[in-house]
Amino acid sequence: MTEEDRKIRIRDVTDVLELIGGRWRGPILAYLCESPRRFSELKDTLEGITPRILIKELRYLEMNKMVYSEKSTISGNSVVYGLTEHGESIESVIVAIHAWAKEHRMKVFTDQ
Amino acid sequence: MTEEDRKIRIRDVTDVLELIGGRWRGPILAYLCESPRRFSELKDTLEGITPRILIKELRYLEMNKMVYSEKSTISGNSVVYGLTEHGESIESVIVAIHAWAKEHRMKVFTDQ
DNA sequence: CAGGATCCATATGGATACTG
DNA sequence: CAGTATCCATATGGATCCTG
Repeated sequence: MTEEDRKIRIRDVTDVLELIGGRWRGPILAYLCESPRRFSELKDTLEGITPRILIKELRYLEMNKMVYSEKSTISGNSVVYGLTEHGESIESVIVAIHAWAKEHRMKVFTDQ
Repeated sequence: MTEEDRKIRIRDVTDVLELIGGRWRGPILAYLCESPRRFSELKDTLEGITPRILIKELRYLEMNKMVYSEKSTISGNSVVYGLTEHGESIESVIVAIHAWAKEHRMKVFTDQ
């Protein structure tokens, strides 16, 4: 691997982790992998998140084309958030994270 | 999926992203996937990192059993950092990140 | 229900200089 | 070369209350 390749790879990791990292972005994406959800569902399932943070992160993810939002056609003033086609592709990373966690969480997170 | 399963999955994502997230932990692990490196190699390749941050993150990763350190047997006072067996397993996640980045970085990171 | 407004604590990380 | 020591800016995120 050339020095140049190495830097690109490191840059990639930096960028992706910026996109899905932080306290809530990964969890939001992981939850939305299952199906689109309303604001309040997100708020209730992502235990501990406040509306301010939630809307901020959703907007960030929208800006980065990972998430879309639309007013629910069913209920009056509810809004539904879901993964864009683009956002769905991140599931490959989420799956890898789940797999790793399942295999290793005991070893790392418990015996400290 | 039960509500309980969902929360476990979300928790997993939270935990793993805490472990490999942040500004430098992912990049450090990605770089060490290739081979063990000396402190100064890490410092030079991870452009922009300062020694204080580097040692702090290395210690964090050591505490979490992802990284080991040992005094180089070759050169006098150099120290070598590498992935533990455990740390190596995270390569599966790094690989997924690389793959995703290669496929999607243009779409997400450029047209903003 | 969806989201905005304010206020605030602290963690994160950067700059710089120094030491064994 | 491998770290330490200080100092400091700001981003991050939490708490609480409010509104269309």
